[in-house]
Parts: sequence; C-alpha cells; structure tokens
Amino acid sequence: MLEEHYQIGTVAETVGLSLRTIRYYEEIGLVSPSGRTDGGFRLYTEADIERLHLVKALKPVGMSLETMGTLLERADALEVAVAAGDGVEDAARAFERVLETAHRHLEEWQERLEQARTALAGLDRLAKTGDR
Amino acid sequence: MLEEHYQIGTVAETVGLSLRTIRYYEEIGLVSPSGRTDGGFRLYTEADIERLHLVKALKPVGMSLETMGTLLERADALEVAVAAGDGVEDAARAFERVLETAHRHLEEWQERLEQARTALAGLDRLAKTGDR
DNA sequence: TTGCTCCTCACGTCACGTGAGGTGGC
DNA sequence: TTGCTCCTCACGTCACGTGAGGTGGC
Repeated sequence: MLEEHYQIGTVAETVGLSLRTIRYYEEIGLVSPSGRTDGGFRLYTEADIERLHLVKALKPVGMSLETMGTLLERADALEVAVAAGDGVEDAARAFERVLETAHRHLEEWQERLEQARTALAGLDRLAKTGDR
Repeated sequence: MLEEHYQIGTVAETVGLSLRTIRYYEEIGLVSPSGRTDGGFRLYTEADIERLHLVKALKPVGMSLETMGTLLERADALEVAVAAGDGVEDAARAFERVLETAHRHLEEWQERLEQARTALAGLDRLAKTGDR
C-alpha cells in the first residue's frame, strides 16, 4: 500500500500555516517533509501534517521554536522507546520535563490574558463614560 | 505642588518591562517620558507609568504596537473631549472601534490557548502511556 | 501548451536583546 | 570621589512577510 503525499499548498491550507512558515520550519529543522518530487516539490505525509498541527497548536503558549523542537524530539524518542520496549522510563521522564515547561508557559499566558481582560474592562468603562 | 518624577530604572521595575522596551516605546512614539533632566535622564510621571502599564497589560492580546498607539490616542482624545464637553460622541465612537479590535484579538488568543491546552492534554496522555 | 503551483535566494520587518563606550547624579 | 544609573549608537535575533526570477506537474 502506497502512502499518501501532500504538496505544501494543500498542507498549508489544511493546517492553517503560511507556505513561508512551513518552509521556515524546515529551514530550522523543526518539521521537514518526508520527501521531494524529482522536480524538488516538497511532499508531506500525514505524520508530517500532524507535527505541523501540533506546532501550530502549541505556538500560542509562547515557547521558542527551539524548545518546540526539543519537545517533538522527546515525543518521538518516547514513542520509539515504547515500540522497542527499551529505555521507556528515561524517555518518559525526559519528555515530561519539556512538557512541564510547556505547562508553565501556558499558565503564564493564561494569566496574562486575564490581565488583558481586566485592562480592557477598564477601557470599556471609559468608553461608557463618554457615551452619555 | 510639584509632580513626582521617576527614572527609567524605577519605572522598569514597577511596571515589569525592560529598559530597552521602554526606550523602544519612546522611539516609536508609543509612550514618551514627560521630561528629561539636564543630563538627559528620562523622567516619567505617574500618568506615563499608567500608560506603560496599559501597554504591558494589553500586549498579550496580540495587537501591533501601532494599533496600541491608536488605542492610546483615542483614549486620550476621549478624555480631552469629555473634559471640554465637546465632540464627546465622535470621540467615544472612534475609541469604541479600536476597543472592538482589541476584544476580537483577545477572543482569538483565548481560543488559541484553549487549542494549546487540548494539544498539551494529548501529550500528557502520551507521557502517561510511557509511564507504565 | 497554458496556468497554476511550487522552487530558491535574499532583503525587509517587528519588537525588542545585547554589548560598546561614555557621562550623570545622590 | 566612588559607584551605580543612565545615555546613545548600532549590530544581532527571532519568526516569519514579501517580492524577484525561474521551473515543475496535472
């Protein structure tokens, strides 16, 4: 059975990232296409697309792309370890450490958004004062 | 009664922004110090500090600093109009338009954070799989 | 064969970080 | 007078945006 492959345009649309962004992620070694056509067109598999989805979803927590790369690496390493049934403990611990970083970032951003909400509420009151 | 003035270091600490960031906000005309010493030291008033606080609070909604500038301008214009008792209606409407932009940005970020939370929950499950 | 999609440079941008070298103020 | 704070360049960085000029593939 042959694997399905997708061109960058299709990927960009389904994931919701720009072509430039996807190419940039390859440039820095974050997410690379699994193959190329003879003409040089990038070819992405479902697994590649999943990685891009994950990156897009986690970006708002405010981690650098480098840290995101570490996270993806550790996740892969864990899956490999689980499949091989070897070194699972260590792989899991390493993965959990990056995950914690992600959680911390997430909570920070949640807090910042709350502050933004409060500040906006104050401005809303100012607008109302002007209304009448 | 003489107004209190603060140097940039004090301001940076109380507001929670870097010196560079505060200087940058002056560079682009977002928040400027109300004065300078003879030696060139920036002097900020309470009002300046409030503006910086507002900028810092609203930054996480993801607006550009240019849009933030428009928001601050419109807020000032509204306050002036209210004080003068003239043109309040128009000023309030203009202010409300930028406020809406801010609200839209805020909701977008809230949604993104939710997606990030969901993605992280999936990764947490993966970590648990590795645990035993 | 004609478009539409993709390719690689490569410079631009936004919001700062980070020294370098020098001066001001309690 | 000694530090500590502040000053102005000015180059660096991160995560892309935006053409320019050229080729691939249904």
